[in-house]
This record gives sequence, C-alpha cells and structure tokens, in this order.
Amino acid sequence: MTARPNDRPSDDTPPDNGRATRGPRPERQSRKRVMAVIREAAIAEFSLHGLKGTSTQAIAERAGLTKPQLHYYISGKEAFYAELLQSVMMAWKLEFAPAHLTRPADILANYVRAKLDHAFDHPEVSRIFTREILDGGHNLGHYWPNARAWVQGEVDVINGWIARGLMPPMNAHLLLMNIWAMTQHHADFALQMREICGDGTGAPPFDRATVVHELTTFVLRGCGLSHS
Amino acid sequence: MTARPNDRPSDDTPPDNGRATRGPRPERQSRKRVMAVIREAAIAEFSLHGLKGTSTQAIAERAGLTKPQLHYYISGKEAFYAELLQSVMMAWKLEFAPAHLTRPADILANYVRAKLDHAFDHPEVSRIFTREILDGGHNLGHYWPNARAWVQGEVDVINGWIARGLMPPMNAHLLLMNIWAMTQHHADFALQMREICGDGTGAPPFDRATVVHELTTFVLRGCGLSHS
Amino acid sequence: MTARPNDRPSDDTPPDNGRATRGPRPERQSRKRVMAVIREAAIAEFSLHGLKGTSTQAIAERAGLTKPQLHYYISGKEAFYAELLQSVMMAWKLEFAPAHLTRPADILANYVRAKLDHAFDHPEVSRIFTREILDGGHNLGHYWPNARAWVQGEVDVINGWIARGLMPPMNAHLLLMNIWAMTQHHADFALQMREICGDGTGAPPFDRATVVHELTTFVLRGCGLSHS
Amino acid sequence: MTARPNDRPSDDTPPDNGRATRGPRPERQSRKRVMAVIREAAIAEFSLHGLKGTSTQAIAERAGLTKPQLHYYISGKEAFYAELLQSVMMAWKLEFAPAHLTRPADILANYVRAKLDHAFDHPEVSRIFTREILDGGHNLGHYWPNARAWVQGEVDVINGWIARGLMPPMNAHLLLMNIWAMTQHHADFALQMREICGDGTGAPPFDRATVVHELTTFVLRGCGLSHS
DNA sequence: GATGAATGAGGGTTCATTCAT
DNA sequence: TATGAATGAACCCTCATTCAT
Repeated sequence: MTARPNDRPSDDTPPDNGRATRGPRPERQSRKRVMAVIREAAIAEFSLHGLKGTSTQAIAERAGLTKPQLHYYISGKEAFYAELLQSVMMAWKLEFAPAHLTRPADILANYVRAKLDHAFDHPEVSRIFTREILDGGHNLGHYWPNARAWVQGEVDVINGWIARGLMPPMNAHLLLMNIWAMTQHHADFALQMREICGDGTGAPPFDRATVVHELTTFVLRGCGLSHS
Repeated sequence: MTARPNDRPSDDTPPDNGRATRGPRPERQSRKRVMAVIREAAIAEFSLHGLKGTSTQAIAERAGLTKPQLHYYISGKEAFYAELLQSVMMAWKLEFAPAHLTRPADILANYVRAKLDHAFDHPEVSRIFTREILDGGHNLGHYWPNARAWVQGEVDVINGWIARGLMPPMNAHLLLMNIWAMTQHHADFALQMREICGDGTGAPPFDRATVVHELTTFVLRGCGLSHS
Repeated sequence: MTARPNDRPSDDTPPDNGRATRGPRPERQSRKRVMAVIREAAIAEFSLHGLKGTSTQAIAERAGLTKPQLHYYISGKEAFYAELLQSVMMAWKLEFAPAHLTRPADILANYVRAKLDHAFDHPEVSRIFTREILDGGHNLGHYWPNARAWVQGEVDVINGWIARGLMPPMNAHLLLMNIWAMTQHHADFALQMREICGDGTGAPPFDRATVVHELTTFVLRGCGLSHS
Repeated sequence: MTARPNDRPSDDTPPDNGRATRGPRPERQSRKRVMAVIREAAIAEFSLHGLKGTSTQAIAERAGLTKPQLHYYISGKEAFYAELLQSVMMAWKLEFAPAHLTRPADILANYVRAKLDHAFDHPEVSRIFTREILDGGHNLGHYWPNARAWVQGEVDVINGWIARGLMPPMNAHLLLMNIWAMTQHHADFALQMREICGDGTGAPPFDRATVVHELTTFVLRGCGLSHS
C-alpha cells in the first residue's frame, strides 16, 4: 500500500493496475491464483508439521514466495490457519443418503466408499483436522454445530432403519464414529500401515479397491446387513 | 568445541557409600520422585502440544521446577521425548490370545476390551503416539520391528481361524487395523465425540461399558461371529 | 525435527531483476558493506577473546547491530568463525623467493620483512591463528596441506643453497619456524614487549624499522650470511 | 562449614578431624594433596581451553571431585585462575648468568637450553601464559615489574658484553625477545610443527637435542659468537 | 506488489555458584 | 567435608511480523 519507488509509469511492463483495458480485473485473478498456491503450500506444511511446527518461511518457500510477500497475502499465521481450516472443513461434507439410494446396505456402502475416497484423495486435509483435534480444536468454532446437525441427520436415518427393523438395534452415533475412525485411519496412520502391514518396500500395503471392499463388507456385516 | 559431559546424575542408583546405618536416606529417593513428576508433566504437555509445541518452560512449570532445574534431570528436549516415547510404547503391548481363552469370539472380545481400556485409561499416551505418527515417526525406530512381529502373530492366529472355517475369509491385517482405529479413536478424538455426540454439557457422551459392548458386538458381527 | 533453511540471503549477487535503469540501487551494496563491518568486528572480538570467549552479542554490538540482525547475515557463531578463519588464512600466503631476488641474503631479508609487515599490519589475524593453534586447530582442516607444501617449497630452496655452499648446513624447517616465531611474536606478544621493553608510557617499544633491521641482521648472521 | 548429616562418630573410618592423635595435622596434609591435584587438573584444562573455555566441571572431573567439592577448595574460577597463574609464573624464573659461566657464548647457550627445557617440560604452563597474554594480561599485575627488572638485568649483562667488544652492537631487548619467541614456540606451536614439519605420523618432528643444538648454533651465530 | 533489512519475543541449553543435608 | 539439588544469569539461535524502499 505504500508508494512505489518510482510513481511515474516506467518503460517496463506496466503494473497491473490498468483495470479496464485487459480482461476482467486481472489483478483479482492474480491474487486468487497466488492465494491458491499459498493455500496448497500451507495445507502441505500444516499437514506435515502442525500449526506450531510450520514456519511461515516454509510456507513461503513451498509457494515460491518470499516471507514478506507471503505476509502481504495473509494476515498472520494463526489467523490464516484458522481460515484455511474453516475452508477445508466446508468442503468435507457429503450427502449421507443421496436420493438414488434407498436400501441401508447401499447407503452405508456408499458412505464408506465416499469417506475412504476422501481419506485417500486428501490425506493432508484429514491430517490437519486430526492435529487440530489433538490440539484442542480451538479453531473449529463454527464447525461443531454444523457437524453436529449433519451427523444428527445421519443418526436419524439410521435410527429409522432400526425402528423399521431393517437393522438390529445399535447406537447410531457410535456406528458413525466407528466408520469415521476406520476410514480416517487410512489417511492419518498410513505410516503405521506401511510399517506394520507392508512388505518392507515402503509401498502402500493395501490398494484402494481392497480396502473399500473389505471395509464395506466388515461394516455391513457389523450392521447385520448383507451386501447387495 | 569439545563437548563436555554435564554433571547430571546418572540413572543408576548412586553408590551408597553408606555412612549411616539408619535406613535409606530419604533424599536418595528424591531423584526418582522428581523424575516421575517430570515424566507425568512431560506426557501431559507433549500430549497436548506435541514435541515442537511443547516448551521446556511448560514442562518445568507443570512439574514445579525452573527451566535449568529441569535440565538438571533431563538431557535435552528431543532426547527426553524420544526416551519417553520409547518407554510408553513398551507398556503398550498386550497379549492377543491369553491361554485361558480359546474361542475366537472370546479372544476378539477380550482384545477389544483391552484396547479400549488403554484408550480410556491412558489417552495422553495414545495422543502422543498419534502425534508421533503424524510427525513422521522418526522417533519410533525400534518400535516398528517389534510391532510388526507382534501384529504378525495376531494375524497368524486369525488366519488359522479362517483356515479352520471358524471365520469367513477376510484380510486379518485390515481387521486388526480397524480395531486399532476404532479403539484409539476414543482417546484421540474424545473431543470430537463430546462435541458431536454429547449432550452439550461437555460430559463424555458414552460410558465405557456402553462403548465396550457396542464395539464388541460390532466387531464380532463384522467377523461373522456370535457373542458368547 | 526437520531442519529448515533460513531465509538468509546468499552470498552471490542477487538476481537484479532490473526495474529501474538509474545505476546500481544503493541498497544492493548494503549487504556487502554490512558483511564487511561484521567481519571486522568479528576479527576484533575473536582476536581479543577467542572463539568461546566471544559472544555474538559482542560482535553485534561492535558492528552496530542487534543480535538477531547479526544472525540475519551469518549462519552461526562457529560456522562463521570457521569461514572467517579460512578466509584470513587465504590472505596470509606470500612468495618466498620472488623472481627479482636471487641472493639468499636478499630472499631471507625480504621474507623477514614481509612476515614482520604482516605481524604489524594484521596483528589480530595473527592472534586469531595463534588461538586456533592453542585450541587444537580443529578449524584448520584444509590449511595444513597447503601450508605444508608451501613450507616444503621454501625448505627446498634453502637446502639448495646449503648444497651449493651458499649457507652452512642447518635444518631448514627449524630455520623457517624460528623466523615465523620471531616475527609472529611482534603481533601475539606485543603486550609483553610493551610491558617489559617499553618505557612505561604504553607506547610500542620498538619502531618497525628498528625491528626489521635488527631481526634481519640477526637472521642473516645466524645463517652465516652477510647483509647486502 | 555446615554440620554433617550425622555428627556423632560413626563406625566407619572416622573423619580426619582427629587432630592430635595421628601425625602432624593430617587434614592440612590432605588439603595440600587435594589442592595439588586440583592445580594439576586446572593447569591441564586451562592450557587446553583457556580461562573462559574451561568449566569448573571439567576441572572437577579431571581432579576426581564433584563440582561443589571443588568449590569448597577454591574461591571461584577466575580468582583461582589468577592465583594459579601467579604461582606458575613464579616458578618460571631462571638465572641468566649463573656464577660458573662467564663467557657470553656459554651463558647464552645455557639460557637457550634452559628456556627450551621449560618449553619441552612444561608446555601447558607456556600455553597458559600465551593465552593470558592474548587475553590482555589482566591477571599478570605483579608479574610485570618482576619480569621487567629481571629482563633488565639480562639486558645489562649483554650490553656489558657489547661495551667490552665481546659482541657486535645489537638491541639486547630484542635479542632476548627473539630467544623467548623461538623457545616458547616449541610449546605453543607444537601442533603447527607436527603438521608442517612432521612426517605425517603425528610424532614430534624434532627431538630435543636437535632443537637445542640447532637453536644454540643459530643464536650464537646471530650474535656473532662461536660455539665453545 | 516485491525486496532486503530490522525487531522483539521467546526457546533450548550451559554454567558458575550456593544451599541443605 | 561431601553430596544432590537449586538458582540466576547468560548465551546461541529461531521466528513471526513489520518497515522502508
């Protein structure tokens, strides 16, 4: 925001404040692009080292920026972390019972697969969340009511199945927590799986299809349901 | 420069060049007592804030010591953390198939209960371990071979059951990981359970007996076994 | 934990992504100027108090910087000391037998004068080196092979003189060490000379010309050579 | 001075405060013996690491004592260092012109040999002194007047020789400084000699007899004197 | 916007010295 | 005297953040 060294237009490529001439608000685009790079870098670093363990220096380097440059875009490490966490949590929601599925077995199988997909596709996000929980969850303020309501919806569906005799009685909350735990495990504890179940080559010990199949079977059996 | 050993007292009992014969001098025990206090404080802090997030200051304060006083007892933060981790991992092992149990259902039920007991009784230890995994597990050197062999033993037992037709075919490694995930979850994600499944008072939403019962039932069903 | 590189600027000239064409931006030179100030300050402090006795605080203060500011420019006390030592040793070499001199007496006289010049002009460098020797010379790794080869060259020249009957037989290595000792003495033991040989005013007891003359005469006589 | 844990005499070997019964003041002897051990340890450490680089811990360990034990015998690191320095400097004096020697060549040869003997026999003392000089000589208060007078005596003798035509004119102070430098060099710069003049085995490159002979010859020649 | 430089706070660790027993 | 423990000062270094250009 401070004045540039030379305020008169130079001969080099002009600064991007020529708004109306070239496309719609190019600097807005640029800012968004840079922000996206920063977000990606921050997710990687926070996932690997946690909030306190991550230095702004590390984020800046990974994003290809200098430290002051980074601070131009973000308001501060902790605030940025909070925003980032909020935003990744928003994208985590999924529909428990999509309209095209009706049978409990299909819905649960779909749910397990969706959760596993997230764990396999976005393990960093999962790890950031787990770290946040371990840290006390102080940055999850608005998340809890949403999550609570969202889970309650699922619980209601399951309890409906139980009431209709489609499933034996069980604690629906615990069932959902169990599914959460088993799926998230493939993101957070990937290291342990490699070390304990792997063949020593460092390759992931289970491929995704196997995991989906085994876990679906296990959950459906555990709920007294038979696979479709 | 030349590293010079500190005058830190060693762990072995000091040579009691016994001058007096009136029982063990009380201050001889002081070192062990202080070490126990430090360990407890460190477990609490490391569990809450992780290795990098924990300051020796915080450990010292929680233990009622000054920072240099703490360094009189420990050799350095990282080294102390590594020792601590090693020692808490030692106490984690349990017997998968105790001699007095023979039926798969009993063995699995016993296993689930034991894992849950650990999660409920020592949640801080569980959290330290989870953090260590998320951080890359660089301090778990000697743990992996042991854990690997130990799990392999359990896997062999389960595969024996499957071979004898006592259980439907399934991936034994994944089964054990699932049990691990669901039990450990009650330590690491206690916060989430309170927020999402609780009644809003902050009280734990499930009592231990309920959890043990529900989880046992779920696992046994998932393994095609009926409860005793 | 994972070591993360600092954002310290490197020594190479930064990429001048030249925006303005009005000469070299003055602040581009600032880094070199500051580094020169730091080097001077560090030489003074290390010379006075040695590696362990010098605090980064002291270097920073003498250089007119704060302590963290100093660490913005250097990588660490010991590493910086090692680099500094290396670099000052580089500038120490001199030619023993320059082409325009042929007679042993001239060569030796020239050598004595050159050594004395260094002792009088850079006593701090000499003191740093002496301290390093006393400390065990652990930072002189690459220096020894060079110095050894370099001295061997001089020894060969002297032995050639002896073989040709220009000088009486003597141990050339010891002769060179003696010259080294006597010249270096005027840097390292300047204090002793003032206290013991001075007139009590604190002024240096010998002027350089006297020292050069007396020492040259002494060495040449000691080698059985007459002055030109 | 504080009371012992149990003041009544125990069954073990009684503490040495039985004064009158066994020999003359045994505890005085013991104190002297301990002090001698401490002095030896301190000389070794100070010689190797300097005043600031030496920890009381290191001295205590080398002396076989604990740190508080050491502090019972000494008044403080710096004060003890000052006393130690003073006392070792006292033992350094030697007679320049013993009565049985009259000829300048003999006196100088004797002086060179005596200085070299000290350098070879007590290199640690020499190094401590050199460090002290480099540090500014603040602990040498009473030494300078003595040394000055002592050297002045030697200078007078030499000037007498010159006046009587036994030696060519030269600056006697500088001559003595040169001898000092060349002899002390064999203590302070032993490392450099090994590295530069040695055969690579780490063995000292010159034996004492060679050094004495070469240096004596060099000095006598340099003074225009022929060997006896 | 982008860069080199600066700053204040804090973190881990060592050490000389002293206390209590 | 001798020992374990304590203390306060200092030291090296890192980091988030800001300033000036």
